[in-house]
Amino acid sequence: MIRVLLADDHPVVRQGLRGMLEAEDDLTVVGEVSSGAEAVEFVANDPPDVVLMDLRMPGLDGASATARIVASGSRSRVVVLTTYETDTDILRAVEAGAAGYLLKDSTRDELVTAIRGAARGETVLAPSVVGKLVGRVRTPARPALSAREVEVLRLVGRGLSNAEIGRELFIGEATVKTHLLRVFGKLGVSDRTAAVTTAMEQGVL
Amino acid sequence: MIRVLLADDHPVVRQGLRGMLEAEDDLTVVGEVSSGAEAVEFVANDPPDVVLMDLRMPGLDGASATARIVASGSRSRVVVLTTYETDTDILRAVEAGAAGYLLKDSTRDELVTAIRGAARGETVLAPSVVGKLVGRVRTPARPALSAREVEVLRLVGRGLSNAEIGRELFIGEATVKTHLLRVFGKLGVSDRTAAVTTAMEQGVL
DNA sequence: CCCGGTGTCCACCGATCGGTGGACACCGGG
DNA sequence: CCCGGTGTCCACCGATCGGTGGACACCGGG
Repeated sequence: MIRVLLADDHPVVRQGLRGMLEAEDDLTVVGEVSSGAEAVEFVANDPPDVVLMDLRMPGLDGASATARIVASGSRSRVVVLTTYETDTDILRAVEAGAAGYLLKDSTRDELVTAIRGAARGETVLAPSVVGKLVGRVRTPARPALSAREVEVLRLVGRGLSNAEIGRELFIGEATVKTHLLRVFGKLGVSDRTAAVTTAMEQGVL
Repeated sequence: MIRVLLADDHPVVRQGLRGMLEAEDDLTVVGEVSSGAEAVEFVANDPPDVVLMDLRMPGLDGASATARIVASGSRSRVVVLTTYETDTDILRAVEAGAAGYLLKDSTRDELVTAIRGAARGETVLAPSVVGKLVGRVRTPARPALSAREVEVLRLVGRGLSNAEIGRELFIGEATVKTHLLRVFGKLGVSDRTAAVTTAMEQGVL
């Protein structure tokens, strides 16, 4: 019997998951929690075989909870089940050690199959998620912006001039200019507005 | 007996809703659809008392579907049940004629109570939604940007100079400057980057 | 008829930006 | 020890921006 913990802050979703899973002979829901912290605590006390984990939850989010569960050496496998499909979400969950990543538009069969696979030690991903990971590996990563560069850019986004940014950060205007020129190079733009919008598109801002 | 139609593209959510509602003696789920178009068609053929409508669905979204149902003169009442809580979502749904707006973190009791209220002809809103609407009414609306102003601003967001924008739109650079100055005034900024980020925050871009 | 909004355009000019071509110190990894 | 990345800074100068203070035509609502 595969024991499953449900971690989602929406009662409707937990209700739906319970209904789908308990229709199967070999699956049983052993608990429901509504935050990442509760999930970590539950796993520590009574490890299930699989945790169905949402990502966006109050307090400790699903990716952080996943990281903690994996880091604890627990035998519980985490399958992320979420609405979101952004690169950031997927990468954070995978980096955190999730054994699976499904979307909430999955059918009952897909869900059940994924849980069984995860319990066996397999890694299970929604097809669209596989595509994103592959695309990510193929695209050479741009050099990341440093913390200071992000800080400067954030202030550019608020409409401050280079001199104003310098005063705000207690650095010279020339230093601000240097940071911006490096940001332009890293983002492949030549204008501060495009730097800001590109950074927003890439999730940097 | 209150007859309820479920409109949500996530099987998990429909499963959960069905489970919650059918535990009540006076509620029955008469159908499940996964798109706005299907919801409109169902209501036209077999009007339920209440439609529980998600917003983000493939094809025709929930707000548009709500508008069509209301415009058709149907006696069905639409209660939006969604994860999202942005001003845009709420306003679109309310403007579309929704009789209610709940969030998916609502409890079973809140949900059931809302459906009963909607069936009686009441308008039911989540407390946080009420707060947003009140805040919206109090804040004097900024003058909207004209289509041309938005067009110019979108190009600014891509990093084009005023001259380049003029060439792109087949207008003079001076005209571009005039549009931008008016945009600055309407958005309360004095710099093109801030104009773009403010417009993005307000959902204009 | 009047008026506000919109889209179009102009000249002037101070302020700011961005590109070029430099520089130094520190730090961590190889 | 070497090197790349990072954070700091400079001067110069052409290009661009933004503010000011104008202008005209069209359109739709009151």
